[in-house]
Amino acid sequence: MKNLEKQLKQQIVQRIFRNFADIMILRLIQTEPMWGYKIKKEVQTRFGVKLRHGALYPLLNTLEQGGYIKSRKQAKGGRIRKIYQITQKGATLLSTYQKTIKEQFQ
Amino acid sequence: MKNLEKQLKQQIVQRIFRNFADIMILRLIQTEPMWGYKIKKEVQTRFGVKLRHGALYPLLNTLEQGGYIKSRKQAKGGRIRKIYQITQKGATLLSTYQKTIKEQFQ
DNA sequence: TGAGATATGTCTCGAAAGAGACATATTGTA
DNA sequence: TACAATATGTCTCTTTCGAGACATATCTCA
Repeated sequence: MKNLEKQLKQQIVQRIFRNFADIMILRLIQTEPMWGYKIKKEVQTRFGVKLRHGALYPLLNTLEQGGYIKSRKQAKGGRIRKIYQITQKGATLLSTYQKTIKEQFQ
Repeated sequence: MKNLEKQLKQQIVQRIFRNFADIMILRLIQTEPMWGYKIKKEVQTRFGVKLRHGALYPLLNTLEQGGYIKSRKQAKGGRIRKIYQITQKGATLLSTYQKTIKEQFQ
């Protein structure tokens, strides 16, 4: 694959995260429960996209209030992690998004 | 398909158009060259999404300036239509988007 | 002839989003 | 012990985006 195409793909992935961060997070969490900081790091290494934590944490709280994810607190030493996992409602939403987006972009 | 799911799908399509209007327009134009007003009407009937002409025309001009589409003027009576068709550059962009989005949402 | 549809464009105002600082506490490591 | 990393959260300022008005001209049909 050409270098230019790689760059373009990177830009597209970035745009997807900017506009569908909630859905991309649901997708990440579905494969494995995670806490905010881990999500930030994973997205950076896997997708090359930098999520601002100032945007991420409020988004996670919104998703939880909406019932799409739920958290349990895990004390790792003296630090507290809020580990999020996807709910049935979240999984349904994600699946509908995946179906619809594939339909629209085929 | 349940009514609720239909509603949700409609919301998703709306969100796609809000965030990827340029790409959806490229996709429309690729199947058939069109002018702005036709695009607006087609999107309304085919997708149930209302595009504001106050957003659409500037977007079409931006896409043309970027070299993704090109226009020819057609006089229909005394009215002038700017008929847009996709360029090679536009088709390449569209195809990369389709590939990348399918990858990300599978 | 007047109203609604066709056709393209700009402009303004308020809302939402983005960048990045401010804030705090712990843990690991050099 | 000091600095970087881990961990979560809020807040402000700027920029961007969206809704809808303003603007103009033609065409069609009742």
